[in-house]
Amino acid sequence: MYTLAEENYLKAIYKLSMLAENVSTNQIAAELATKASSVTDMLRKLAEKLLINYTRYQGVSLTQSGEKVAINIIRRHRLWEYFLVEKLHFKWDEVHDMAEEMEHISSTELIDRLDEFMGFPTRDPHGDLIPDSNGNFKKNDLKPISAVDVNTSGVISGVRDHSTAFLQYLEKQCLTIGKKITVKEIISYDNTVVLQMENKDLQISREVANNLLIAL
Amino acid sequence: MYTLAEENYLKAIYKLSMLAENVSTNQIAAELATKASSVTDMLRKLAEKLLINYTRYQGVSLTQSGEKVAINIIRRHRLWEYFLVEKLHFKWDEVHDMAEEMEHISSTELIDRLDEFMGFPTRDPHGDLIPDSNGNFKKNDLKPISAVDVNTSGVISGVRDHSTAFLQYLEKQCLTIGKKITVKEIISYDNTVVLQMENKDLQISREVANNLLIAL
DNA sequence: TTAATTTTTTAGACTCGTCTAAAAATACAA
DNA sequence: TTGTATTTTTAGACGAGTCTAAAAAATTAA
Repeated sequence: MYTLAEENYLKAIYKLSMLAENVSTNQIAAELATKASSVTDMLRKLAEKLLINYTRYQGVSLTQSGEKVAINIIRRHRLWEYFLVEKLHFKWDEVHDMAEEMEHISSTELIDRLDEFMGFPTRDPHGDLIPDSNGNFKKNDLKPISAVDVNTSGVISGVRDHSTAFLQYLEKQCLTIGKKITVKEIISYDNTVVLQMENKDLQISREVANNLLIAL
Repeated sequence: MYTLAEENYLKAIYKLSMLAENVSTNQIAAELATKASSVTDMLRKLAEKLLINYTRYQGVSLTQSGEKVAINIIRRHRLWEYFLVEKLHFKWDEVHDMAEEMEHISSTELIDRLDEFMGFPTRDPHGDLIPDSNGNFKKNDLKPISAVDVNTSGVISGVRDHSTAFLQYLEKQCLTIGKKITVKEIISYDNTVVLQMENKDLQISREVANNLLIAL
């Protein structure tokens, strides 16, 4: 249906759309580790196929059909991640690259049966919501730790940075999905956050607090 | 590691090597539904990478490293077919195209874990042997029904034609893997083969007999 | 053994997705 | 508001993989 490159562009645009309505050429180039000129070429093609709204120099947004395709790719990615962790026992920091390949397997029937086989999971191993077969998924109500008040408690439920380095750091600190934490203090000097977890105190940097999401 | 096209060429050459030592440009073109000129171009590239033995106008054979790659692709293909049928409950005539895509997922670790998850199966849903993680697989001792004598009995164990049409025909006739049959007669006029299966007689054409394999 | 046929290779061109370098548009700052 | 910096687009090229048309080699037949 769509080429590998097209799917990757749509996914990138979708992801960047979370942060701002309109996505710029340079943002996409950075996300996909390519050059702005390559992005411009592809945007022209995607616009021609009515997958994005694009006017020169004005940035892009997904059309409804473009969003549908993007959500579908995300569904595939997250279901495969769930499979890799739950059935093949990979660790959560090992599965991203594999799922990145697997998400391009095209059969819808395959994905729906995989979904059923695993019992229709609602979140992937990183806490991200898995869209259902109609592309619906509830709004994610998770907040970065850096955005909650002192003395707030919550359950670690997701990450914003999916890099292996970050995930391995979390693993090492036992900051994994499902753990209950309380924000004890925010040190004003450098915004270090002091957490309480299982009666132990733990300090995390502002950056980590920004990328670690909790459900209240 | 290797491109999609390279992998498909190696797989095709491997398959054709079953029938004759040296594989011709035209045979490969037919197998991959492409043109002889495209094949020549690719053969040059594969030879440069030492994956095939190739001299102009003389046909090709796989080198040891080419064969290793090909067997690996086949291992991946057959394991995914097994997964699709055994875990996701697809029918044996539905899985080929999906597995054709999935076989290009590159992680070796993934395939080995999939293998383990399914309990190290030795044959795929069409009766074909699945190579182990070292690329070893026992010689297939199956014979086409057309090659056995009258009054021979055996168990249907594989096919040479993997097309949906052929598999659906077999399904309809109940000629599926595991069924015990006896060759009762070969009608000399057109080489129609008369089989006995579960006390019923059944006639199959020469062509079907050629493509249906039994273990004696 | 020469001629006809088939197979294979070469030559040149096309699409996809990418790149570099340069030009054009936009945004920002004095 | 005018000039500078940044962002984005254009122009032209390249590699991968494919194609058609034509040439070269190999095979088959007379």
